Amino acid sequence: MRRAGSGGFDHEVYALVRRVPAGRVVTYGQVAALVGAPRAARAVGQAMRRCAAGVPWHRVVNGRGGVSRRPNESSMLTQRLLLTREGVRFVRGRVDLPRHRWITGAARPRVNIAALPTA
DNA sequence: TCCGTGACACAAG
DNA sequence: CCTTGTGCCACGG
Repeated sequence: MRRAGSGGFDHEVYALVRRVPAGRVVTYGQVAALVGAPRAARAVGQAMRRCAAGVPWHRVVNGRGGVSRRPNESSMLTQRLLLTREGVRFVRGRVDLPRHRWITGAARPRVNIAALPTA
């Protein structure tokens, strides 16, 4: 037991993801960087796979704003649904990251909607 | 303790 | 734009 903090990493990941508000998303790499391991994006995915209770895993997407492939395709659709339900806008099957990406401590970096093109 | 796993990211074709 | 290959890391058995 007690390997370098047995699950310490995962725990930090869960704590962080729990802080992501509805309507916002973060990327695996972003989470990894925030917990102090910019190269451990994959480990973050592993932690999400464990799907700890109380963790809004659906707010974590890949660097392209897309829902990563996983064992259960159903869950993939669920993530899509949950996000849409929270008001997350999808563009061509991908989350509009510039618009929904959550920035730690940032008030709201969202762009000016009125300036966006009609379609 | 060592090895395989995997819900990623990035570079190159 | 898309697809394929390589690198990286922490966890579980």
